[in-house]
Amino acid sequence: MGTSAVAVHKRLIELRETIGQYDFAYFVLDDPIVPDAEYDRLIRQLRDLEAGHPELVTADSPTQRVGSKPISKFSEVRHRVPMLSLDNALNEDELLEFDRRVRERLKASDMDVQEIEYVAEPKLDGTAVSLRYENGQLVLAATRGDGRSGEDVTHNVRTIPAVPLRLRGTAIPPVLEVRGEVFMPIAGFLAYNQRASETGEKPFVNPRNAAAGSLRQLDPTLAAQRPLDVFFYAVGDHEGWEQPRTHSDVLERLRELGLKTCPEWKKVDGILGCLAYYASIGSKRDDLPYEIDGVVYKVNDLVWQTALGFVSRAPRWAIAHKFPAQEELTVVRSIEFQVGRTGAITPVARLEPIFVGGVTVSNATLHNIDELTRKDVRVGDTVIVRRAGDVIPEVVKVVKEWRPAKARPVRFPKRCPVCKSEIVRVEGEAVSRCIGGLFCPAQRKEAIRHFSSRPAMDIEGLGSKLIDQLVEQQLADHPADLYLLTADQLEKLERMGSKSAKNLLEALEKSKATTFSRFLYALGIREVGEATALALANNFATLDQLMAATEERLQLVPDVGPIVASRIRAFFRESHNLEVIHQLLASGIDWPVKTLDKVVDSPMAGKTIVLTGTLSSMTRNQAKARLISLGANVTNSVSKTTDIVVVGKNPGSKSTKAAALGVTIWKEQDLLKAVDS
DNA sequence: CCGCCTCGAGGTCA
DNA sequence: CTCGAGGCGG
Repeated sequence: MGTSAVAVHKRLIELRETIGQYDFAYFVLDDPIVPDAEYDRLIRQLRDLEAGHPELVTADSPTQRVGSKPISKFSEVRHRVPMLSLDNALNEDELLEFDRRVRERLKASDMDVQEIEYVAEPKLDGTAVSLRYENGQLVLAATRGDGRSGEDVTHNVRTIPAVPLRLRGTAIPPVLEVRGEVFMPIAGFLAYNQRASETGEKPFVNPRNAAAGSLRQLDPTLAAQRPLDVFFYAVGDHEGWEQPRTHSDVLERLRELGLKTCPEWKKVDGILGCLAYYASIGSKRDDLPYEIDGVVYKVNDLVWQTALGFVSRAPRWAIAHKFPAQEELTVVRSIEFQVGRTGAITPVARLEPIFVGGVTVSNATLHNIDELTRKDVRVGDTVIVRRAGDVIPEVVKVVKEWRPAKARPVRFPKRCPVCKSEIVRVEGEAVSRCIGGLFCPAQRKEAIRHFSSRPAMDIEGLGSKLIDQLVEQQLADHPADLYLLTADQLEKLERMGSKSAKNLLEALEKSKATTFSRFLYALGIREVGEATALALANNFATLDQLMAATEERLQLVPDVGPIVASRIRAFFRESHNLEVIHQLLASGIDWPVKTLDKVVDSPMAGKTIVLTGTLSSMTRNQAKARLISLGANVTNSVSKTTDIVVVGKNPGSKSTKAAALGVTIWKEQDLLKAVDS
């Protein structure tokens, strides 16, 4: 070997650089600059050279896409910036409503708005990922998960040819997290299935699940054989990234960095522009090389996006406009009645399995009696089925002409199919409920299922079948009993060996460290979902305070009205619930008292504040509750002891008085800044 | 609700 | 090795 190490190193860098250029042209620009044979030749050269100099192999070399060995398990990744979901518009009216809300909100925050510029892009039917680049190197790839944390799938994402292992260009930010959609192009999907059928392997049912499944492989060599592709569409966490002014600029910047974006995205003007785009994408949907299930519109101006903000987990500045769901015909085999956590009785149609919207559907909910009566679904009926709102199968209507002569209307049960308690329907409500409460095993099961579910206490390894056994054998009557289970008890159950039992006990132990809002949600208080639980947790420092709160105090919390407030009071009045809570806390369930810390830390603590005028992002009462929870005193009249006066729109005389007394005056924005920190 | 992946249970066989 | 439960994601 006459070549010096320096020369080899230089050649390696050259090769990687050239291959990088070719990759960029091929994947991102979709405009190859060399024939495949030439590309392969360079890759072979690089491989040979690296083989002779293993010490010069770097992780971002194009030869290093497939890491050496399978990982042993997926680890959890916390998203520094949460991955949001989008609200859906299922028809034109909902879209118009979205546009109207956007414009009104912007006007309310004093923005000069006529017509909104949106960016429209197809909504890919794949699986969302977040990729983290540090100093231009791909260091982490994660699934969306629940939006707050997902799974580390770096080893698989690295194998996707269109994913750059290193960003290109000179202006590379030290930290850049990008969000995108991994999908399997239709051609790749068909080719893969063709080969699978030849080799006797199992074909994929649809491209979306194929893509999602590929990312969940432990062994990256398997993922590498799956024809995956990716489009990027947003930035998450970042350092040293100069945020552009618009979303379209973001997309262009991503592309310059070597991150592939969907070629179909387009700036459009106002709602008419959105609708025109929708129609045009719709007409070429079947010719696109990948599956899409709708169109996404985003307010292009990033300042406006910030002004619009978020509601719960979805941005107010974007919406997904879905294509109408595909529909198919099938036959109703039977109609059953299920009992939910609150005793709600839900009729479910068991169907002759039918392939619709990419999956085989064999069940469809009929929601409640009214729905069942209105649609008049009978056993033996031929029905139109579709998958509504993404996933849930739905009976659209009955084909009455094809009804068998013997078909009779379904009789709604008078007694609970599980515990035989009476079924009652509260005046004015759509649902009928089994009044058995926790006497009803179905409701006990559901309470435990809800308690251990992912967004609640997130107890891994506690599935439905296991909960059924625990309740039926009276090993657990309510959630608190879970923490008393022993390995001996568990191992006697079906499909529970010592390994599973140990895993479950560990998961239970792990779940004890939780958050206030998860715990509240897990309790299963009627009308208290994730969002309300979070709002409550943010507005009460401790569980004791919440349990002692009057309905009036509860209603100061955003999104809590008289009904929710009374449900919460009723829950905490029930002695049985108090016992369960007591037992749960005694078993060691705990959460960080972050609100208390905040009270101490908050710049609001101890300040006397007066609110005047109309606020746009919340009501005055909500602002008041928030401030109180941060330790401030909120009073009604301005005096010289007042620290801050927050002035909304159309303020009263308090504003002038404050100015006269020289009291600090804040606009709504100042308030938001102070309470958000 | 369904498809895909992984893992453990429990059987079979060496 | 096969079966099925459970986790995950849309």
